[in-house]
Amino acid sequence: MTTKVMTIRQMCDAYDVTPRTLRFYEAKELLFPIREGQRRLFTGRDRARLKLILRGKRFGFSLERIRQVLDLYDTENGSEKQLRGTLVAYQERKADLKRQVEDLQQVLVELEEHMSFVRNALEENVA
Amino acid sequence: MTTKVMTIRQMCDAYDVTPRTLRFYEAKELLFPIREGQRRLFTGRDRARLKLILRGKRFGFSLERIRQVLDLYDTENGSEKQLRGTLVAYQERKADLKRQVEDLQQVLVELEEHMSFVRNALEENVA
DNA sequence: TTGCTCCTCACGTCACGTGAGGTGGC
DNA sequence: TTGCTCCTCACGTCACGTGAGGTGGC
Repeated sequence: MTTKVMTIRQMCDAYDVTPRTLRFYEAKELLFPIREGQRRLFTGRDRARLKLILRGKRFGFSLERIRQVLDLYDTENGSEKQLRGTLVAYQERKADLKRQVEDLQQVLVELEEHMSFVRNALEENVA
Repeated sequence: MTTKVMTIRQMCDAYDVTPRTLRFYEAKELLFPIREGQRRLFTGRDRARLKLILRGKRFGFSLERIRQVLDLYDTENGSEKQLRGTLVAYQERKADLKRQVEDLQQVLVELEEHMSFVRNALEENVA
């Protein structure tokens, strides 16, 4: 059972984020830590949500978009309509990412060409 | 010959950016349009630089980092020392780009996995 | 005069970073 | 008392977006 709560410091160490980030996510209603006086105590639910937040960010979604998806998870297996909407968003992001990979590989090619050019210039200078 | 200058509107149409963006890049010393009174006139050099800026942005580089690379392109055919410095900078950039490609491909894998998960949830709902 | 494009402030946005100044329990 | 961790403002940063208010030439 991982039902124990965690302090903000434990959360930071476990998920490699700053305290500011966790407080910010709470302010944006992405996380809902228990309050013990002033102190925050993060539950297993907060941990599960944080994982999804961090993954969403890696996918390039805005926090607002992520919040919508989280709310969707909350209403427990959301309606088919909602799930299909999620899939559509993922499809679009996937296309973006693929295009980005292709662009990067193209730049790598150009960079190689440029390096050859500079190397040639160097050899002619030396000659 | 593409030596003709362009107005800010022509630049926006040609490169799909806003006037604000072009003015911002001038303020940050990434572009150097000629001033005709108040008006800006963008040269071929500005166009070449803008293309490089937009490409750099697609790869997630900061404008400051992009400015450094642009300055590097400018001093490109300089002394041997400068050329060797350029090569070193390119090597580093190449390593960065390769790592970025790998990161993106990893994100793509995660995205695929998550999509499968959502698809399964959909099928179970339907069943 | 109207309409169009250009301009300069200057505040707003997003996702936090970064002090300043203060609290609670060992 | 010192040291540690936590806290709440609140301004700063990055890359622009978005009006507000004004200009110049057809």
